[in-house]
Formats: sequence, structure tokens, C-alpha cells
Amino acid sequence: MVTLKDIGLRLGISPTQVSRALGGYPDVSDDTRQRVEDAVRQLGYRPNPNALRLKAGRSGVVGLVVPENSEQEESNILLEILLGLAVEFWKRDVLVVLNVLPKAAPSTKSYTRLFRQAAVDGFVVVNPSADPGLLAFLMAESIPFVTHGRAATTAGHAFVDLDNRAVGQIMAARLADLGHRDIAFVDGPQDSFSAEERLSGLSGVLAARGLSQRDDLIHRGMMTEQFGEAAVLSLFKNPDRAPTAIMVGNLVLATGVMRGLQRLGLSVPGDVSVMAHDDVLARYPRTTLTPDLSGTASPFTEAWGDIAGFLGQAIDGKNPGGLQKLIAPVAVQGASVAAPARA
Amino acid sequence: MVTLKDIGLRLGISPTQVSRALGGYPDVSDDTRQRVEDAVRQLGYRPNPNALRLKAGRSGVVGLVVPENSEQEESNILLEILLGLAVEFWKRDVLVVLNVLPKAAPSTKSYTRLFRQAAVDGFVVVNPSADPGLLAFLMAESIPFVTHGRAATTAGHAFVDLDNRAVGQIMAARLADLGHRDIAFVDGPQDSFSAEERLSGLSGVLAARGLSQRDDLIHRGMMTEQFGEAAVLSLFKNPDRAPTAIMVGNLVLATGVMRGLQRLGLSVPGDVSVMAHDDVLARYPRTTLTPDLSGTASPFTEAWGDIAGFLGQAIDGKNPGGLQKLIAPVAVQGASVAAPARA
DNA sequence: TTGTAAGCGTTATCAC
DNA sequence: GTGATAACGCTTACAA
Repeated sequence: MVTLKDIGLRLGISPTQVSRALGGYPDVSDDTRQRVEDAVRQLGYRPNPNALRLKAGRSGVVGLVVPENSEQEESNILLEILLGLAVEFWKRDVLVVLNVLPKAAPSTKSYTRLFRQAAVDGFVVVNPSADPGLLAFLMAESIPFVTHGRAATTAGHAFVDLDNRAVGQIMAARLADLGHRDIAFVDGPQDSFSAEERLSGLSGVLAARGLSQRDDLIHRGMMTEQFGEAAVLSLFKNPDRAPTAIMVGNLVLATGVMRGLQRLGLSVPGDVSVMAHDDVLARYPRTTLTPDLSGTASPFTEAWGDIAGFLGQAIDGKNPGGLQKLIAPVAVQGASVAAPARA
Repeated sequence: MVTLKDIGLRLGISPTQVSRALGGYPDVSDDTRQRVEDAVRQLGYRPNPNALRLKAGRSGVVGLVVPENSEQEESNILLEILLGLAVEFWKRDVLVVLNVLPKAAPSTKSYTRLFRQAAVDGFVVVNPSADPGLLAFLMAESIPFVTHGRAATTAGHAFVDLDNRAVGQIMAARLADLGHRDIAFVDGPQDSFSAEERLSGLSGVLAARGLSQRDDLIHRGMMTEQFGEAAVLSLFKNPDRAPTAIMVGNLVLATGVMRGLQRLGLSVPGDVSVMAHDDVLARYPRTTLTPDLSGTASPFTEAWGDIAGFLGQAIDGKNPGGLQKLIAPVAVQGASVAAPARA
């Protein structure tokens, strides 16, 4: 490994001066600077990152905490998050280390080991609702962190999340405007905060218009094609109680929903209107369904920069309570909604 | 941050002695050791990892190189790899940082930045066939690395891979034993080395028995359900030329294959025998198909320990040419194969 | 059994 | 414009 000393030795100057030349300090003669730069190129010098870190008192490393038991069908989303964050932090000369949260009884003890040993400046916590105790621990230890997504309580910690309530509101408003009254809701399980938020968006819109919500049209479960299909079959079991529109949590679920409708011989939007939210993934082509689904979309990609920025500020000691951002979804105009067939 | 000096000051001893006490050196009085340990607990002392790394001349960090443009449908496999390796290295007190290989024209320059800046002791390269130039670069720079999977040339570098040729052989032998002659092959694309190996396993078995191979029964493409289904439809377009058995690369493809057969009204194994390889993923329940598929299986999980071990040895300067391992697949007895209906 | 001192590779401070 | 020195926190000869 080539060091500043090596270069100094070779050029007959002190390491200090080499450092200055490389650091772009003004008080270095042009001649010296030139020779240093040449030598650096020739010898292939690279600053020793460990020395820099020791000097700076920072590791330049952030931890990426991901729960061991991630939703199986969400693997492409999780991967998108991991890779997206790695790239974003890399731009900022920050390394991202993977911390897998032990599935079995994550205790304060395992956290401690995680944080002491990882020796990172801060953490990004993915899917924080998977382990609320973790956030409490981090806050108590005043370890800088930002979450992607939210758990129920967000007071005083930094997060970046999609505005899922707006997602629910946009879809519900569109459907209600068209005259739909029996709107089904197919989304993630009870402990999914994002699904909860979208449902509350729907409820709010209905309430504001004096419409009542039918609990029997709410289907929550795993975000798999299978569950989407099963939910549809269940929804249309009794034709008298069937919905005229369906709001779906994401495109995986929607794929199952559309398959179910097809199996039942129901046309979209002729018989049923369908809206879905699309977490646009940069690394995956958009799922193509027929007809094109109306609904909402949000580019995940937007989040990475915000998360990296927030974490940087949190590490710099800024009050994390102010570092919160909701990403607004955009409405997507497809061809899967129409006024209800029966008035 | 609490340092050795702080503890020494508090206890009226030198930092050196504190270090020794903590390091488990014998020449420390029991009394001193006790007091040090107490102080450590009280003050919450943690060794500064950056100082350790600088001192040791090693970072205790390995890079995990993943291609930006990973196969979309393989995301759960890639995630399994990332998390599996992270956990395995974590056990060995080694951190894993994510390095995403730039999609656009990965140049020597981008590699250089990646490797110098990352300041890691070595790399695990996932899916090396995605970028052969990378391996050449790493070897030329004599940077320690281990690949998971292989590209065509493996001379002189460490790798851990499934023995895909054996996979092909096991399936082909079983089918040939039952009397199948027209065996279709549905697997990954041309540039997939694993698919290539499995095909060569099939070819070898056929050749050894004096059977000829029908190129029109070979379908290679993306490992998606869609492609699997399309391949089946194509295979049975002309009934006279249809296969009596199908070998499938993985369970995602197999799901599509089974759906295709169902659509065609073909029963398994009555009309067609199906065998598939199952990369058993620890984090995902085994895909359940009806009937249970016969074929081969290999627990991915086995690979992590080997990879971590190999990389450790490579970092310690061991000749990487000797660090190569093929994991043997096991035969899986399902209910999806039978003798061909027509002799 | 303990302390002193040097060194890992950098950069900031101070002096010349 | 340049060089010596100290310091970041730790380990390890070498002394005592």
C-alpha cells in the first residue's frame, strides 16, 4: 500500500506537503503540486480509508437494518430498496453495510451487539413496523437513524414514507365521483401501516360524502397474487353483496385480482372498476396488465436521496423530529375505471 | 466516546494495561482485570473500530458485488444471497457492504474507485457471468475474491457453485431410465452458465446411451413464469413433435410450465413428465405445485459458510485456485414423473 | 505486574 | 511555501 510518506520520500518532500497538495490547499507551489499529482498517478496512491475514518472520528459507514422475516412476495421491493440506497450513499462516499435483524426474539442485547460492532455512524431502518422495540432502543441510545416507511408512532424520529393516506383518498375520490358506493379494499395485513393508512384515506373520503363503509368488502392479507385472487373470489361469492369497484394495494395483489376477475368472467371496467397503487421500481419493468390500471403511482427512487440526506443531517446532530417527509403519490390515468353498471 | 485512556485515567492505570486486561493477556493482576471490566461496563466502553482497523491494516469488511441489472424474477434468490451472506459474515465479525456494479459500461475506472474507496479486505461477486471483465480486473489487481456461481472460465479463482451438470445428469438419467426419448429442456438464457451446465448434463446422458438430442425441444429464456408458460405452448404446438418429458431450470419457470400444461389440458405425469430443480430458499416457503415435482434440490444455505471460509483464506493469502467447491444436488422424489404414455 | 514509547496513515497547528 | 509535531484510539515491543 502506497502512503503519503512513500510519495514524500520519492519526491524529497514531507508527507505534510503531499497531503496539502492533494487536499487542494492554496499554499503549495504549482511545481510541487504537479510533481505530487504525477507521483500519485504513477504509484497508484489511494488514501487509506481507515486512517481517514480514525482521523475524522466517523466511520463513513451506515447500517441498513432489514428484518430477517421480510414478506416473501415483497422481495423485489426490498431489493430495490437495498440497491437504491447503496447506490445513493455510494455517491456520497458512504458505505452501506447490511444488518439482518435476527428473527428470533430481537432483544436489546442483540441490538447492542449490532450497533457496537457495526461501528456505523447511523442506520436506515427498513420496514420499521416489523420491530417497534428497535426504534425505541435507537432513540433511547440516541443513535442517528432514518426509517423508510413508518410504524404507528413517528414522534421525534426521522422518516421518509409514501403518503399512503393520499393514495387511499385519490382512489376513493375518483371512484366515488363516478358513482361507486360499494368499494372493496384489498391490501396488506392488519399490521401493515401502509395498508392501514390507505384504508383510512378511503374511510375519510366516504365519511366526508356521507357514504357508509362496508366492512365485508375489506380484505387484508399477504401481498401475494394468491391472496388477491382469493379475495376476489370471496368478494363475488354473493352477487347481491358484490362490490362495483376494487381498490388494490399494489401490482402484485392486482395481478391476482385481475386473474380472479377473469376467472369469474367479469370484465374491467365493464363489470367492475379496479384501481391499484404502483410502487414504481426502477429495476423492474412495470407489470403490464390488461387493461392498463388506473390508480396511483410513486417512484420509490425519489426516497433514496431524501433518506441519505436526512441521515446525514441526523448524524450531524440535527433534531430528527424535523426530518420527516411524505412523498406525494401521483394519479395514474388508465383504462380500468368507469361508472358502475348498475345504478 | 469512551476510550482506553478514559478508563485508565479513572482507574489510575495506563491505557496499555487496560488494553491488556481487555485483550485477555495473562500478565494482568486479577484485581486490575476486575476493576477494568467493571469500569468498562459502567462507562459503556466500546473499542473504536476505526482505530482497530487502522492498526490491523485490515478493515474487517468485505464487499458484496451485485450487478445492477439483476434478473428481475430472480430477486428473491438475490435477496436470499445477500441476507444469507450478511448473516454468515456477521457470525465471523465481518461486515458486508453492498457494492452495486454500475449498469452502464462498467469500466476499469469504476472498478478502481469501487475497490480502492470501499477499502474492503475482499469481495464476494454474485452472478459473475454478468461481467467477465470484472473478474479479470480483480485477478490482475490480485484483490481477494470469491464468486457465488461461475462464469465459463474459473481457472485460478475461488468459487462456490451448485454442480449444475449433475443436476442435468440426475434428471436426464431418471427420465431416460423410464423410457423417455423426447425430453424438452426449459431453462435460463444463452448467457446463463448454470443453464449451459445443466444442458450439458442432459446431453452427456443422452450421448452415453446412444440417444440423440432434439434441438427443437430446447427452450432458453428469462426465468419467469411467463416464459415457462410460453415455452410449453410452443413445445406442444405440433402434437407429433411434442416431448414426453420436460426438464425445468427452477421453480419459477416450473410454475409457468405447469400452468401451460394445465391450459393445454395435459396431465402430469399422465401425459407429460416434469422435473425441476429447486434452489431451496431458507426465507421462502417452498413453492407448492400439484403434483409434487420430482427433480433435484440444493439448499442455497450451504454455500454461505463455504464462501465466507474461502474468502477468509483468500484474504490470508492462500492460493485461490485451490478454493473451489461444487455443491452436489440431491434427487427429489415427487409425483410428477412416469413412463411415457406412448412407446 | 505495570508503564513508556512507537507506530498504523491522515490532517491540523504551528513555526520557520 | 514548506516541514516538524501532535493527535485520532488502539496494540505491542521493550523496559522497568
